Amino acid sequence: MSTERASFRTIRDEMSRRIAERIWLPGALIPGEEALAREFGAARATVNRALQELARAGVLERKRRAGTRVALHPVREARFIIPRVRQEIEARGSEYRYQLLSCEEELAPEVICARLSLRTASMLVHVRCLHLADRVPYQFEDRWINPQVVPDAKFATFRDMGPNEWLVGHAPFSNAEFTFMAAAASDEEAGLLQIRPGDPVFVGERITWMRAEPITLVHMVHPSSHRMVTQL
Amino acid sequence: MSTERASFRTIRDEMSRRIAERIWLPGALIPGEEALAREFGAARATVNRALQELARAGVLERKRRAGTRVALHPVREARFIIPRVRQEIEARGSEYRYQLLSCEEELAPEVICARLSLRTASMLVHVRCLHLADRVPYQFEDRWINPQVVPDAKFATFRDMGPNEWLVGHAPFSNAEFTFMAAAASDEEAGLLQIRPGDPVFVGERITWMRAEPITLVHMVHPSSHRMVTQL
DNA sequence: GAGTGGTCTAGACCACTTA
DNA sequence: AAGTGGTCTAGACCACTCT
Repeated sequence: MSTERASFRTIRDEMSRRIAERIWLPGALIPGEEALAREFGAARATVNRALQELARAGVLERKRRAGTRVALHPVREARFIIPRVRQEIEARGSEYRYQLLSCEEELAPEVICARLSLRTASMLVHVRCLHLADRVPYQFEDRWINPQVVPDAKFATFRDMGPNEWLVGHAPFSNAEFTFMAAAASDEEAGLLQIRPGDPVFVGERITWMRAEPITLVHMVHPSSHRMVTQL
Repeated sequence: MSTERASFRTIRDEMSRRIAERIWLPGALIPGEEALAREFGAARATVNRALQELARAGVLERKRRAGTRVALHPVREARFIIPRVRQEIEARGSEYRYQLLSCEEELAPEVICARLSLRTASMLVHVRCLHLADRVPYQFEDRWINPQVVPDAKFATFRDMGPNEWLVGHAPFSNAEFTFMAAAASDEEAGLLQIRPGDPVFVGERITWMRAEPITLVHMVHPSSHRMVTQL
């Protein structure tokens, strides 16, 4: 008889507490849905929702017939918002500025084609640009776009709008791969970001696909003052 | 009359298709749950589940009374596995080695207390250690643990097991904040990682809590060869 | 074969927000 | 005030997997 009304939230939190306080030990089998429903005075569907949330969070492992166990080695995941440079800057309350450096159709270097899993050397649209926050260089973007998948890219000028924003409206993606790393600034990067060559830079790389077709590869370089923060 | 049985999956996918193919345009109001339930020949709860999944994925925005709209600027998220250094190394097929550098109970500097939102200067357990992959330095870890929340930490030696692995079994967390950045290696970091001072390093920082209680702050430094990769 | 979780239904009430 | 989504219930059947 609890004072709180039975809801999937209170049930979820109570079960979470039992796991945290080791009332339910790692690896242990916990009661079935029906038993829990009786205990909490709720419908099985409500308990099920609570259990599914905890399973999605990685703290429970559920198998039909075998029951539900407290995860032994919880594989915990965290999420981050896929960065959209303009929004990132405006969310800080800074003024966003964009500057196109170059935009050409080129035969892409082998390294680039390989990263995009293009078998043959291909003509790709190569865009280089700079994003500024309050007139201070924030990110240098070096991007290759596959016109096989995004034919419009050949005709876009990218003078007033960054390729990131442009692509959002012209080529949704179904898959993406992200890489983050630290590197030393090249001479060109240093000049553009107003730092010294060899200074550490934070680099993000993103490849996106629609189904199996590679859309774009982008290399994003930030000065070392940059922080990528995420929760939970 | 569809050949497929109505399930939240098929309903979700069909709605997803309508959004991708711009049958439902960005910003547009889509039919209410009841109308959709009639259309798909399903119960409202089933349609609700499909809609909630799409809302969680960021492609729909739902408001009571106002209805459900296709997101204008979908906030897309990606996930990454919360790194566990031993598993990271072993997953590459490398031999994991661990080396304790120091482990003391200390009055923590103000900066550290502030990051952990501890009002008063506190005695914390300070652990410094090195993780190696195939005998090559992989990560330097500098960690502060709050013994108020994890009393056992005072008695752990961390000689044979890294604090990361130890904490997994002794202090689960409910919340975490991650920060990633690039920095220049300090003299100490350079010595430990066998690189030169000033070389770029990839730094991850993680703070974890149980409820509102801060558990630990860890600073993880990798040589610039490190890559953090994630999908979708 | 049997037991567990996965999902669906039909109906109900509630909470929030906007008109 | 009213309409929309949010959640809960009770019951049912199904799918998977272990024995």
